[in-house]
Amino acid sequence: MVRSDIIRGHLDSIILRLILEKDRYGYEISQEISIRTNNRFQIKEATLYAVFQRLEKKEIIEAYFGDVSHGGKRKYYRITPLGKAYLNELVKEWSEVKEIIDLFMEGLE
Amino acid sequence: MVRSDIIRGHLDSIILRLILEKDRYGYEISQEISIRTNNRFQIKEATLYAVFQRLEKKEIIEAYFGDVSHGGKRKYYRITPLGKAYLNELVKEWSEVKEIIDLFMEGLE
DNA sequence: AAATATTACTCTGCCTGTCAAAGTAATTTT
DNA sequence: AAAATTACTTTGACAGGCAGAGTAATATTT
Repeated sequence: MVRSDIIRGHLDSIILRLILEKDRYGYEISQEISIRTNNRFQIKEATLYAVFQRLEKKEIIEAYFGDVSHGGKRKYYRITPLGKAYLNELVKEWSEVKEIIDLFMEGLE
Repeated sequence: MVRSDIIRGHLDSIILRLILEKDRYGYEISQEISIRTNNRFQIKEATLYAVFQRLEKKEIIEAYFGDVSHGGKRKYYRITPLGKAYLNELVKEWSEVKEIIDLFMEGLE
């Protein structure tokens, strides 16, 4: 299991990528992350909902209520055009970050 | 210039790698990072010295005073055996983090 | 039918890493 | 002598992430 403070700062990317594929609700995203990473990373509930709040305030995502099924009412999120642009920036940034960190990791692996 | 909150959590690795090569003092490390990254990343002074304090307390690095030259007295740091083991862990962790983030970046670049 | 588990979201208060700003001090350059 | 550069330290603040506790509805088990 990867420490979460090392993933810190990349949660926006991960979450945005998932809701870019299709609108999703919180619990679903949390499950999806666990599945895709094979449980190597799990987002904490409190963190996930904090990210939603932050991104919604910045108009990067929008929320709407979906059907109530299998428990509590689901709050779905969709990515806005602004959000798509933002995600694009994050993707570029990630490849630059990889380059930079790799610079210092070279010869150690 | 890469945002520093995206490098966050990797400063230990970067700094340890540099003092693994040879004992270094703070200002030198700061310069070296700028040079190697071609100014794509610069560590802030306050941050650098905070990292030193943290790593020294954990006995990952040790300090000693060197000659006074070109200004203030230099405080050199060396990596301890514990530090080498720690750095090793960080290197492994980095390749796992890359895999995980890349999982979510796939198809977007 | 009652108890338990699962699904699903929210809120509060805390911790940690990073940083701006200001300060100290010695040496080098102008 | 003044200014720039080298070099380190401290303080206080901020933001992201998280543990823990709570609310509420549906599904499953007993």
